[in-house]
Amino acid sequence: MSGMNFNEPFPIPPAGASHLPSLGMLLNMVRSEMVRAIEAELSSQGVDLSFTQFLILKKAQLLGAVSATELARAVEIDGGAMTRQLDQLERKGYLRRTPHAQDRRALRIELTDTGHAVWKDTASVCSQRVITASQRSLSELEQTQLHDYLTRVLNALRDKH
Amino acid sequence: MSGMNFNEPFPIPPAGASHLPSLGMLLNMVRSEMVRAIEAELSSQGVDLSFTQFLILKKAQLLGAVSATELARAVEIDGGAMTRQLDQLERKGYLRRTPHAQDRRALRIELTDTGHAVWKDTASVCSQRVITASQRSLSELEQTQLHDYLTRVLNALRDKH
DNA sequence: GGCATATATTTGCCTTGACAAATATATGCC
DNA sequence: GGCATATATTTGTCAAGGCAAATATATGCC
Repeated sequence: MSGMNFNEPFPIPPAGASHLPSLGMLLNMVRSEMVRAIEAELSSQGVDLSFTQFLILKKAQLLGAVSATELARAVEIDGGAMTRQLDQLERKGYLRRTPHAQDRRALRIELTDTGHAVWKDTASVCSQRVITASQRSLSELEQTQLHDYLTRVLNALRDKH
Repeated sequence: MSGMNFNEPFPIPPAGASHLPSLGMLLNMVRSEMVRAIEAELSSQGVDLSFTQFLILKKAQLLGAVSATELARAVEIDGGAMTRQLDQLERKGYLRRTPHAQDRRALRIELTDTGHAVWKDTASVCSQRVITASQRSLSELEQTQLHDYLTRVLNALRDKH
């Protein structure tokens, strides 16, 4: 039952199998291309930020001053990973850790002026450019639908647990 | 110009900011939920496979006997990563490395009978269940559109290099 | 106040994937 | 044949994220 067919070393794959990537595979591919593209765009503008660091800046800018934990939740990475990313972002001068006034366990994470400027002048523009380019073959309606469908898929995956 | 507003430790985020996740973030989230869900489903069926290993089995089953490099391309991981995943899958008894008859550099990767059985009886069913569940709130048409839109986004990202 | 429990941050350990170097072999050209 | 170049696999190194343990602090209940 196992290995017949020794005459062809690499048999032609089951003809007709149309090889449409599955949804999981497709998400994998689109995500990694988008990450690559955004990092490349940032780097081409002289901004040294990984995709994760880009997200952290984005959320920090959006949420104002927050704790590391809130930021970790917003970016959906682990608390430990956040600590290390904050180390780097602090070293790069994009943000600052301040003790929280009421809770001495917690931090107050804030963008520096440099951080705000990099976000506003470069990072947000880069990501917008990539996202726009990636959707250039979709109509307005289709872009909305894509967003909507992905959100519904996400909800389905999270409910069903 | 930097840090006014010391009275609120965690200022309310810019009200009205609707917080719609960006496409990049959304892809991140959907992908990681789907990976998590498929791994959980596999594990609940007693199958010890990471998502990557699941993809490798899937492609190996689909393509028949292939070289490690072809498999790496199909799954979109690095050749080095593939070597290590093959080590594990071989240890688990799901596949076999055989020397290629015509090319002594290359391998011929083949599923074992166990590998075929696990794929057919369990793994393919698990992933199908998750993918179906994740799309349960989408109509047939919407599922097709989602696939189509993602494919077009992928092409846009890859062309525009 | 004192104590059990919960939370915030940090650190160590582990696995994974990317990238580069090493090795073996193939291929095309002279 | 001999050599330059390309390809397949493996291995080492590195950065990243998940998880668990350690530490400090907060909170609720007695």
